[in-house]
Amino acid sequence: MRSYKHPAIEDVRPEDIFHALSDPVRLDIIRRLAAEGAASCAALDGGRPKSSMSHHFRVLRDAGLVHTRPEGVTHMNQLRRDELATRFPGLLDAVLAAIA
Amino acid sequence: MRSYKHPAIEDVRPEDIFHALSDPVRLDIIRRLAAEGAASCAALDGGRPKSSMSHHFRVLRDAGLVHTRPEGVTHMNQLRRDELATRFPGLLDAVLAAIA
DNA sequence: GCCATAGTTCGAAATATATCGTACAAGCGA
DNA sequence: TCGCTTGTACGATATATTTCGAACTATGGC
Repeated sequence: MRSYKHPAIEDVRPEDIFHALSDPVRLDIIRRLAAEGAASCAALDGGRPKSSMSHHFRVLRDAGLVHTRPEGVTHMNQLRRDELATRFPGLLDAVLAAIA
Repeated sequence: MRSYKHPAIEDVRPEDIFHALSDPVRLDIIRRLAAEGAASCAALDGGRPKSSMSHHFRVLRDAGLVHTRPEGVTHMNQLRRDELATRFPGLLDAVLAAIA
């Protein structure tokens, strides 16, 4: 569990981004990451089981939206804002505005 | 077939938009509608069966992305650009730039 | 080393989605 | 009205996705 696979930003495909954004649970995660900057998985479960959250974080990671790094015993997640802004200018900002 | 149900723009939900955008076939439709302004369903099938295309156009309509109106024997589709720009400022432009 | 904590992985069940063939409906022109 | 064209509606199948429990892994503190 040492390291996670994150796609290189240039390999991120728009359809994967949109798929990742098509679930209400994941939109909630995105919203809260945008508001709080960074958060552990456990901090964002809404009483949902760990395995469910793990699944959603993985979808977000694989899509290229979220970066996860181990920090002690927890895993900190944050949006890949700068990279995404370079790859898809304006997209993340418009998404965040849309789901605010 | 006289009239289609299009959601009122204020009822359009971001997650439905993103789901509609999560399929390569539909992204292709969006791309071509953006480039050509308006097009019939048949004009955009890539050799796919009519029933498949009909399904995808329905998803796009239900999501609020596309407006369809009967025009003689064909059905003209176009992006709901202005409405979407009001409801979700910057979103459609960023999406079109991302999938260009 | 042992235990607790934080997440991942696996497996299963329910639901949703994509795809396509066939049948149907609506408009247009002869 | 008949035939042609365009697209929808229905039904079936294959594949994905969501959800969750249970077992497992990694880290930190004692």
